[in-house]
Amino acid sequence: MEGPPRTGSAFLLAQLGAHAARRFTERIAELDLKPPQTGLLRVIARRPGESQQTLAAELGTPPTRLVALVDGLEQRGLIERRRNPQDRRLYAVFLSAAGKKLMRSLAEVGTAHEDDLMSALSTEERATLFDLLSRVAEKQGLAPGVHPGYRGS
Amino acid sequence: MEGPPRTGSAFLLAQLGAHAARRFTERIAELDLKPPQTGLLRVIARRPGESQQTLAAELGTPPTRLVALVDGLEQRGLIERRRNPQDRRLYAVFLSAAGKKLMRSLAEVGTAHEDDLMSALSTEERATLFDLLSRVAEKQGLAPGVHPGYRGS
DNA sequence: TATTGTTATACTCTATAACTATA
DNA sequence: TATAGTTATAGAGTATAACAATA
Repeated sequence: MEGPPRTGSAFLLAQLGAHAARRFTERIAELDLKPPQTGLLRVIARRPGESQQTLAAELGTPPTRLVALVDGLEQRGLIERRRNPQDRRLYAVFLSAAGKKLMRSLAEVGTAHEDDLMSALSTEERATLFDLLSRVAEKQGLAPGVHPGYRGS
Repeated sequence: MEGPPRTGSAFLLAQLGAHAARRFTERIAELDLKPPQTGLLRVIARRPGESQQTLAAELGTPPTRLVALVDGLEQRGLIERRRNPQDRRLYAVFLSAAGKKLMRSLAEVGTAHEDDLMSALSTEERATLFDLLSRVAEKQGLAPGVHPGYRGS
């Protein structure tokens, strides 16, 4: 009785998930991005022209948070705010050309991250792991591509 | 080209890890515990009588953080500080009887948590997943039982 | 002097509430 | 009045630096 093993899959998942998120945070720091910024860029890339309210709902974050987030990315010229002519209260948010270029760098970072993280496994084993994780995620009701917890890494 | 799928295993791991940590946080709230407290209790259970400096190093957290953490658990009667007679600068930290009892409740919570999280998989699939995750964790240099990120859930 | 534990401080991140401008 | 966006404020969590007691 020298302390429980305490390494179920649930614990391993939390441990590996935190590790993966931390490594990814380090990698995107080279692009001068933080996880919430990355998450916002991804949502804008997927649904260009949405209002900030819609983006906030999509990210599961309070609308007030988006203001500073959008401000920062806009000042760096990565995204653009355009007024909606039909309803001038709304902004429509788009990626700029520089933003689209950054998204390509981000995709490369993601690939390198995936390869490094899965380096312990063969191609076949990676497919098995992906299948098992997908089923667990679906059963837990997790929406594909959304990240509750660290919003946006 | 309507947005990348963006669901590699690395992303799934981060997503599921955050989910697992969040669910576990909810469960231990019923025991009036927060993740860092749980992590500290686990370390003390595994290595009773260590100094706060040693516990801090074990958790990978600054020693200053432990003070308030130990204070809170001591005031609830879950752990005990005893001066080390050989070196009166040091405290030796132990679980109280109430603390040991709480650890048993915590073990039950952990089992329920594991069962719920793995409910999508058969017994055999759970073993496969555990094996794959263990190998990924080992290759990534993660110490068994330690939790970088959320320290102590 | 070096080390353990402590206190005080500041910084980051995030959420809540109040304000403006448009509708 | 209702809604989009904004600003201001406050709270939690955490890290850094200075301090007292003991060695």
